[in-house]
Amino acid sequence: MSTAQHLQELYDILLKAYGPQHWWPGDTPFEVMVGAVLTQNTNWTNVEKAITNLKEAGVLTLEGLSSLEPGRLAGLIRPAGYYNIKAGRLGNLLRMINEQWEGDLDCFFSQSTDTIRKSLVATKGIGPETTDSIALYAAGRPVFVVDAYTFRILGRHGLAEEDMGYFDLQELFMDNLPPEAELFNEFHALLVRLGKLCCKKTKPKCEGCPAYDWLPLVEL
DNA sequence: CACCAGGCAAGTA
DNA sequence: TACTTGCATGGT
Repeated sequence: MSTAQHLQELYDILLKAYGPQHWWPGDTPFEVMVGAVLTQNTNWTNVEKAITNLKEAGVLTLEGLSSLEPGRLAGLIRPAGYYNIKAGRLGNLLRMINEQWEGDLDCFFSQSTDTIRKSLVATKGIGPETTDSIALYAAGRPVFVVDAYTFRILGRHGLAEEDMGYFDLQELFMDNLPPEAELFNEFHALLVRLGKLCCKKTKPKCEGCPAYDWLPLVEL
């Protein structure tokens, strides 16, 4: 079986098992973008608390966050962890949009996919995954997002080599799937769902895992 | 108590 | 270039 067939089969199994995930959890593109930074190496439930704080303070807008004192922003996002680091990273991101795109998020997101990704990844604190999460889930571009779950799941099923980097794994998906934002959106969300339920770091398999009988697990 | 979670950058050799 | 470490809260 080809890699393309394997990926399509995995997608079909996960979609059938879990159904559409309706990602990204967030009301606006701006909220999605902020969430992408806050969720770096952090449980989403903690991010939700931080987002709630920002909403209740009435500052979850480009102008609102941009005019906050850095210390106040850090305090509001405290539940998301790494709050000092993330306050700085959000500040860098907002400054990039304000300075390069005149504070017009719609304008920024209407640029070419390449321009969007290059501007994001050039911002200190915005790496490959955060960049692609924003490109896909906030700007709606057909970019496949790779995360820790993606590495773990594909590695354990023998579809990814040990020494593959972020872009190697991203190419594996993008070279073998039709370049559709809706497909990439759903596939990544389903991989995260699978990862949370059945592919934990310390627990490679679990009862009822929909992918367990699909391809053999390697090295456990 | 230990370990983990939808990363990233800076430091070290 | 290739590891290692710091950043931090909240849930299991």
